[in-house]
Amino acid sequence: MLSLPGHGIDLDATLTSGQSFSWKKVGARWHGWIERRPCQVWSEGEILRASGPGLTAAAVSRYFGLDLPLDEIFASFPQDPWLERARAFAPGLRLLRQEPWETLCNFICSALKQIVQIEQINQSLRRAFGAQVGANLFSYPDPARLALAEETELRACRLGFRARHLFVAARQIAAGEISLDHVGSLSTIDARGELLRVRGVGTKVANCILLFGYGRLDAFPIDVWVERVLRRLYFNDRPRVPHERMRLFADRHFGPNRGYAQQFLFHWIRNDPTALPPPKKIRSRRPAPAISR
DNA sequence: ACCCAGGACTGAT
DNA sequence: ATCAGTCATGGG
Repeated sequence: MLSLPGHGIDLDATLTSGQSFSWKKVGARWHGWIERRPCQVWSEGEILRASGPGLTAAAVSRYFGLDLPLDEIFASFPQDPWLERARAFAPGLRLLRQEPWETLCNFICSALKQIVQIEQINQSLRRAFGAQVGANLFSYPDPARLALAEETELRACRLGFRARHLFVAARQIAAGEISLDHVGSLSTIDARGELLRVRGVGTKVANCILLFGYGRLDAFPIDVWVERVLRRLYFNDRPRVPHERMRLFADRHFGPNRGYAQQFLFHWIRNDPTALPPPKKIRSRRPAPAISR
């Protein structure tokens, strides 16, 4: 069993915040995967415990970002009452550094899917194409294995229209057309450009892969939730604010670690029912005043 | 029945 | 370069 300083990490918030899709809570422990090894993690006070065959403290530390200078990162945030409220809602929320390949697949599968469904797809892909390494325990299929899958097999995993995207993407990666290792050596801008060459990867998904897979804290994914909170809180609830406009604002306002700020905002608005104030302009649908005749 | 979900791709302007 | 239409599927 491994023991590490937890630095205030909140596993529940972290592992349910839409970054990872293969962790399950069993009793007080989380069962999942780190560097392709099955493992369990749990908190005991300020200590983070982990156990699993071949698991190293370095791997756990890297996965949960325990080596990051959190004080510096948070100090780089702007004075912003909304962001401070989001951080106060889940102070122990942390960004993960996951394996790029599975992160790539998960977010290709994430298009117009709810988090629970992405988890189901992840599990289906493991069962259908992964290697069984224990009772009800299947590793995530590597690119070579997934590239052998037929599109109909993928559709059986309830991928819907994402089946073709994953089908092509797996072949692109397996063929070496795009190297995920190489992506990691590039600047964030260039890395994003490479990821965008992968089928099924647009701007939002590329930014998720950069943030949750490569630890690029300057990547700022804008999904429907982040769009909603930005528009409501920073754009005066104006309808149809272009994403590019929001991105420019986020770059300037949230600073170099904006991706971390994004995750606090995302988790906050999805889980705190009192997070967003009611719409400014309440479309008054009061019953028309009774007409006395 | 209707609307939404951590969007991307395509073809028409 | 922008922009609507379209793409499956499940949950509320």
